Amino acid sequence: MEQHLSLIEKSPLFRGVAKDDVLPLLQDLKVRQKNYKKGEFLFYSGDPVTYIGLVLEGSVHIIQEDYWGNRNILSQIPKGFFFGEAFACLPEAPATVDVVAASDAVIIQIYVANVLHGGHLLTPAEAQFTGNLLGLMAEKNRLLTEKMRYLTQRSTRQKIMLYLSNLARDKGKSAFVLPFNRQQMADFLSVDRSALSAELSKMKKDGLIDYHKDQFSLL
Amino acid sequence: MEQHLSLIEKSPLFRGVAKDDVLPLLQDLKVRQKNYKKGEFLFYSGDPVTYIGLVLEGSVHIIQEDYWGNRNILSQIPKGFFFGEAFACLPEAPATVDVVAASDAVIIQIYVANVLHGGHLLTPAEAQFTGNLLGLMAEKNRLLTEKMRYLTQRSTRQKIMLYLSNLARDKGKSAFVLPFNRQQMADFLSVDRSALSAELSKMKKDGLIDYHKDQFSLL
DNA sequence: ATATTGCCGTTGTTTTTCCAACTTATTCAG
DNA sequence: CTGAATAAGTTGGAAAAACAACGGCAATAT
Repeated sequence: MEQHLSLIEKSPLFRGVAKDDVLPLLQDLKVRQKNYKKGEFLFYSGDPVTYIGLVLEGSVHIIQEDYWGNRNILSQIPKGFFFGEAFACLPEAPATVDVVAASDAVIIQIYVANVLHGGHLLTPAEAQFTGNLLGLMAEKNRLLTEKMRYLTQRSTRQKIMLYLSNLARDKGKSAFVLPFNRQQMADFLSVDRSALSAELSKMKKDGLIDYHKDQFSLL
Repeated sequence: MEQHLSLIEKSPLFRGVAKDDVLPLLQDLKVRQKNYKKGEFLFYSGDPVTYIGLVLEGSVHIIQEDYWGNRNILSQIPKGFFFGEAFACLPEAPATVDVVAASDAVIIQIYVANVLHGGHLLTPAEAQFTGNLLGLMAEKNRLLTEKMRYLTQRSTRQKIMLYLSNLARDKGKSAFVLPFNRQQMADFLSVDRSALSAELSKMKKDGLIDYHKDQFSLL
């Protein structure tokens, strides 16, 4: 694990933890290193998962398979990123996805039970860690909620309007740069690219927006 | 506040906090009570919000307005429930919604900064509270992620298949009771009710599923 | 300068979904 | 039991979105 310590320290999970506190904290969190061969499963849907997985080498795939066997890659977790935090914080709830090594991979398992359900004092380092975790989950929550609002809009136009509205709100002005190309934006809003292009054109013609390439403004 | 103490204690935020620890914890969290008249705004999109709001009387609406002024009620928070937790855990990120009193309302503001960014020890009560918060956010996260998967499916049939798959997985068997009526299920999956009925029929005819009323089974 | 490539807009066609209206089934009250 | 009310299934036409194919444009390579 020692050769990966700098990567661990750089993870947002451990942000703000004093250098000297990191190793004791890792012990406290019962951190264990695991090595996996490409294609090996880290856990399956239905397993109780009580740790956060942090990828140190390689990458893993989060996978879901439906009742009829259709398999779906939900996300790829690269080196430096983590997964399973929602399951780890809900020990009574089993995993709802499979996780498989997309390449030979090294991860650490971070057991959070101690800092969550202890009923005892938390050291400053533990408090910092839980605070970090809370912030990360809050941020994920915010992103999910926002995206959900786009997806539940009934028409493509409404999805676009809400999305552009929020971009303008975030930037604080009605003119801004789109952070996606068209294909990425279409994927994000879960619509067809050409349909997106067409709808943007219509909205321009209708006087709702103006744009040129990735320069947008709301009217 | 005293007359509402039993409601506060019953909130999942304070689950597991020893009775004697509640009042000191509330002080610690700088809890303040506020009264609002119907229609009054608790905060606006763009405001920095550093507290969790817990509704003690009445109810509040979470509202979003887009750039062109279209207003949208995202959710209603009734007595006993809370809101704003994601903003409170991300002090640098301003609110992205408005909150307005749907009726005359009483709420308390729970300031979490102390237990999040202190860099100091946490008492058992504080630790319990942050643990609760983490669990609640994890659960919300899980639900959002799962729903998102349904919504990003391209066809109605795929939405249904994934949703039913997950129900069967949760129950542990291929036969189960649907927790929604058709209209609710359609709303949840963001599709038209009659289209949902029609697609269910087709799926039955195609031998994928069988059902009668809310009794479903996967084949 | 020319070819290649990737991104974006446009258009016509096909497919899917929505929508409205109606039928059938079920529940519940009197 | 009867009738009203609610929920679910069915159908046909309208609207929207997806899909496929193509052309323009700009950046980059040859």
